[in-house]
Amino acid sequence: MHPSSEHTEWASALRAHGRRVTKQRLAVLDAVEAHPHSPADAILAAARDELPDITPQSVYVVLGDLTDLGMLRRFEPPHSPALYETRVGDNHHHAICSACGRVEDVDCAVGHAPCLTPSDTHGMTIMIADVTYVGICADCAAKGAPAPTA
Amino acid sequence: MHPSSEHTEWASALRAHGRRVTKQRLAVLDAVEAHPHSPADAILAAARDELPDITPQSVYVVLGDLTDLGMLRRFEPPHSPALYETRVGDNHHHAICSACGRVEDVDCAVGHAPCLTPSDTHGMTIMIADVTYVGICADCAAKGAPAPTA
DNA sequence: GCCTTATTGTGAACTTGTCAAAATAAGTGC
DNA sequence: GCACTTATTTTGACAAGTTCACAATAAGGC
Repeated sequence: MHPSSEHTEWASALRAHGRRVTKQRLAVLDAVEAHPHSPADAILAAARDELPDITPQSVYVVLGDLTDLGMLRRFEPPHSPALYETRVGDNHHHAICSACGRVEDVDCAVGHAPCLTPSDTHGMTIMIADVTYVGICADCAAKGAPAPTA
Repeated sequence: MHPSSEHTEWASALRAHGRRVTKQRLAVLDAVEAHPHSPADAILAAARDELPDITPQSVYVVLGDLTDLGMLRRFEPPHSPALYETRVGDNHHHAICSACGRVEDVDCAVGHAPCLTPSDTHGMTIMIADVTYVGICADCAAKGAPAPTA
């Protein structure tokens, strides 16, 4: 899974979605892969390691497009800019430390389609269940971090 | 449950939290109560029915403070400003129609503490589970609204 | 009623993200 | 390999939503 083979895989996926394979898209995909749960500005910084001249706007456009395509997943924690990751296709959830902001992936205990059967959806057809856990991570608890204001 | 009795209840709650009882706080609480799942600007408009001179900044300050106090609950759906409601204390979830944006409260099928036991929290102590369902409401489905892009 | 201090109002600024139009480059056919 | 077409990126401005510092006001205690 060295860079070039990842590039090959992503190039195929991009073509499969009818998209051209550009340095910018590959740089963004590499950046998100290397820094999961990162906001757009961190992805910009990471992408610039590979492609120094990429612009913020391109990162926004690429992230938005690839998210619509389903190649990236976006989630928006409270009081935080949107975060992106390459892990798509399962519907895992996220646990966020309210003290330090770290984010961990969480597989749902119920199986692969958690919480998609709430008691009463008022007639809605549910397509996505977005679950965010907020708590205190082990490191912050050890440092005596206070409970969040809620 | 006419306005004056609600005002009395809220006044008590505010005092219990060490807050002064102001027209602005009561107007915001009335507005949120009357318009659940509303963003700050809608709450401003509603609060002005009761207190025409209240300013946007006051609404933001009051909403933020009352949310920290636990008298209001805030949630932030994707691609939407923050929404507020007075229903707190249970951990109900929200279903959002991706076509028209309507929001419904959803009690979790599992009981009163849903999804608080994910499979692996990486050592985090979970305090809140924020669950958002996205789908198509019955009305929009009847009108033939398309499925969302993701 | 007066005083103290929390609260609100004023006005500006900031962050995140979006848009329109010009410049560039990926893919296609020759 | 070269030219062409059109997607993609860049440029630069802009917008929504929210927050901040500080002055003005008013709630609660005496």
